[in-house]
This record gives sequence, C-alpha cells and structure tokens, in this order.
Amino acid sequence: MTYSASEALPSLSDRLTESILGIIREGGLRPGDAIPSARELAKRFAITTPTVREALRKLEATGAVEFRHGSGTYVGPTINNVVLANPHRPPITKDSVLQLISARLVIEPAIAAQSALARQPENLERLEAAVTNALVPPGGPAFALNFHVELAAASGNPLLQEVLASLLKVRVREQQQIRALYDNRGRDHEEHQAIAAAVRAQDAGQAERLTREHLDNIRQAVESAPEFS
Amino acid sequence: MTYSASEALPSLSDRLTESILGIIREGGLRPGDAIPSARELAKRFAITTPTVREALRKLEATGAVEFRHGSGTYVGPTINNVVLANPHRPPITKDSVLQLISARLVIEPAIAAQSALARQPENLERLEAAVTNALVPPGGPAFALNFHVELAAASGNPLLQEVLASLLKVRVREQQQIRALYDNRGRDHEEHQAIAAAVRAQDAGQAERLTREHLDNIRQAVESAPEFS
DNA sequence: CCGAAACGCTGGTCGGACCTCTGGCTGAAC
DNA sequence: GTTCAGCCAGAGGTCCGACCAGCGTTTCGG
Repeated sequence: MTYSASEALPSLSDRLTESILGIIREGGLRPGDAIPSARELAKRFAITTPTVREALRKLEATGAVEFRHGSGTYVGPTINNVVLANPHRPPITKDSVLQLISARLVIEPAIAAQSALARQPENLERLEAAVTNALVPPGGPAFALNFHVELAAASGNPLLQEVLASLLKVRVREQQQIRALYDNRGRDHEEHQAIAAAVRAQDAGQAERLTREHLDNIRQAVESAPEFS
Repeated sequence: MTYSASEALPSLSDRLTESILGIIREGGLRPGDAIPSARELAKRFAITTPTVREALRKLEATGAVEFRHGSGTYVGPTINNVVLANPHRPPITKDSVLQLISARLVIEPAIAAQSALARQPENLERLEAAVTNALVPPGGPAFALNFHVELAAASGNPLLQEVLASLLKVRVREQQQIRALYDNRGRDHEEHQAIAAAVRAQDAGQAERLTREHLDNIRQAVESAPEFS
C-alpha cells in the first residue's frame, strides 16, 4: 500500500507551476524581479506556450507573479505569504462587513497586546507613521501604510501581519463607502494615536482595551449605517 | 481626472474570470456543482478555449473551481472564502513552524473565549466529535474534523474558521512530522477535551487559558524537536 | 438479465500564428 | 551636446484547429 490513491499524478501544468516556483526560489528572485518569458519557459521545458500560461495564471491568482503587458512577468509581492486574501471575493453585504468586524474584534485586541509586548523601534516608527498617514486628504493615495496592518506587524510575527492584511484587503472596496457614510477620520485618528501610545509604553492591557473599544466604535458606526449597495 | 491610471482595463481573461464567477453565483451553484465545460464557455463568450482555460486556472488556484479530467469542472469548496491558504507555500522550516504556533498563541485563545460565549448546540456537537476523532489510529484519514478549526467554528463567525483553517492547512504536511517526533496524541486528546468542556460550560476565561496552555505545550514540543527536513 | 465494449463528452496538451504593448535604441532636429 | 520623436525587437494576449486521455453512459452481445 502506498499513499492514498485519492490523487493521481498531477497534471503537466501543475508540475510546471512548481517548477516555475523552483526557478524563482532557487534563483533567489525577490518580488519585483523579472522571471523568464513565457516563450523562454516553453522552450526550456519543451512544452508549448498555452501550457506555460496556464501555470503562470495560477501563480498570478495567488500573487506569486505579475504580468506586465509588453514588458515581462515579474515576481509578485505575496509569493512568500502563507495566507492571502481571496482575489475573487464574494459580493459584499452589510452582514459580511459586520462579520468581518466581529472577527477583528476577537483577534485584533490580542494582537495589539502582543505588539505592545514585542514592539521594536523600527516597527514603532512605522506604526506612528501610519497614524499620521491616516489623515491624508480625502481621495488621497491612502493605505500606503494601514494602521491596523502596522499594528499587527509590530508584533514581530509576519503571519499576524498577513492575517490582518488579508482581512483588510477585502474591505478596501467598502472602506470608502463606510467613510462616506460616517466620516470618522478624526475620531479614528485619535483612537489610533492612543493605541500607538499604549504600544510605545508597552502597556499590553491598555493596548488591548483601546483596540477593542476602537473596533467596537467602528462596529457601531457600521451597524447604524443604512444598507449599502 | 478620473481614477488613478495605475490600472488599464483588465485583460480579456481577467474579465472572463469575473464572468465565470457571475455564472456560478447568479446560477446559485454551490461547491460540488458542475459548471459549463470549457468549450461551452468558449462558445458562449465567443472566445477560444486557451483563454477560457487561463481564466479557469486562476479560479482553480484559489479553490473557486476544481478540474476533474474526463468528467468536468466543478465549483470548489473555498469559492466563498475571504481568506485562504496559499496553495504555493514556501518551503517549511522549523522557524516557520514556530512562527505559526506563535501566531496561533496570540489569536486562538481569544477565539476560544469567544467560542465559549457564543457556542451553539450544533457547533458544540461538532467540536466534541472533533475531540473524539483526534484519536483515530495513526495513518488514518485524519482531519476530517480538526479540533482547532471546529473550535473557531464554534464562535459562530465563519471568518474566524477560515483564518484558522488557512493557518492550519499550511501545517498539514509537517503535522505528521511533528507527531512522528513527539507522539503527543494522548496529551492532545486530554487537553482538547478540557477545552471542549470549558466551551460547553461557557467559561470563556477557562477556555482561553486552557487553549493558551495547550498551544504553549505544542510550542515547547516543537522547540525541543530537532530540525526537520 | 448482465457484463463488456463503444461512443460521446470532458479536460489536457499541442503547434503555430497574429495582435498589441512596452521600452530601449537610434537618428534627426534643436 | 542635448533632446525627443520615431522605430523596432521582444514581451505578453489571444486565436485557431487539432489530437490525446480519462470518465460515464449507452448500447450491444452473451
């Protein structure tokens, strides 16, 4: 008896996907670096371009590679992620937004506490920069630094940052809607600042409590908002 | 000035991806249901099969669809997920395992507390079934029900379940290794049972504490284990 | 009535072809 | 000498038509 026969040998394009990842990893390529062209890969593996493209599309879907028409194919930003946001998100409803906030209410206070304990100078710097950036003018570039993601990053555990970033990525679309309905940027900023201060002071209990209150405020704002499209 | 010109209009296969999702969602298709064949889709959208396949591969990468050679293409189990495990995982090291456990140490106790507060009868049932299944004979099917995932499910928030499932999915491969190195199944079972009891009793503080201790035990076991391949 | 072979449908791969776009190069104009 | 328009090689994007391989049903022979 070998392994469970539930799976036959993977298809050609599946194996090719792994091979391309091997090229990237063994080549020490990092996000932004170019990978061989589709035709080059086709030649190297003695297969045809449609098959190569199928493999590349799979990698594209998970952010492992990025296409730039006319330019080339490049290593994507999330190639080393463990968890990622589903790029094909289901449509957003008010309930799903509340569900998201509820989930964050469970895990983010604990993350804030951990970040307060483990914060390092450079993370603190980024965190406080994120507080400031939260006051960018409306319609600005936004989210170059997201406070909540940076808060998770300050924990020193990239996985926690990934989880938060993945959860928040889904919200980007309706974040504008929420803000349009309930302009809480001023209040957000104050609360972010208070949380950052608690992290700086390494006051885990305070960071946890403030984060819980902050998210609860957001939850209430969303709850009182009318159903959005 | 319109929107930021950072993105041109999406490519044909990108739009096709959305269209296929539309077919699935507007058709009310659920995981396991069959979707139109590649040739059928090609005809319907007046494009060719390679393009259709590229779009389908992208959906496959995120678990939105599944291919079955000779049979058809079917809606996948994670189509409605918000976050998912990266199918193209980076190679696993002892450090990455410890990082994962550290992350779980931060968020799982809080989830356990929430589950204790919000647990419903049917979730409790599944949770206790997962405790029992943890004693399956070695090499068994395993993980039909994962205790930690069910613990998160008991919170009543599917997102928390997704997060836990995504984090644990990455660990499936080395879970066997860990168990081979340090057979803690008996201890696991006891601790799982204690956590489940706390959830049943709706004792949030106890559930949180027991979960933290349980994960800390696992962390210590992994730390003391030698480097694995 | 039942089992086995045949058929039709599905996904999987192939080979090459043509288009558009990017980006660097080149050469003319300043 | 500098600048910039234009060119062009190479990249991705799509297409076509074909053939192979696996699965399910249907049908036909026993």
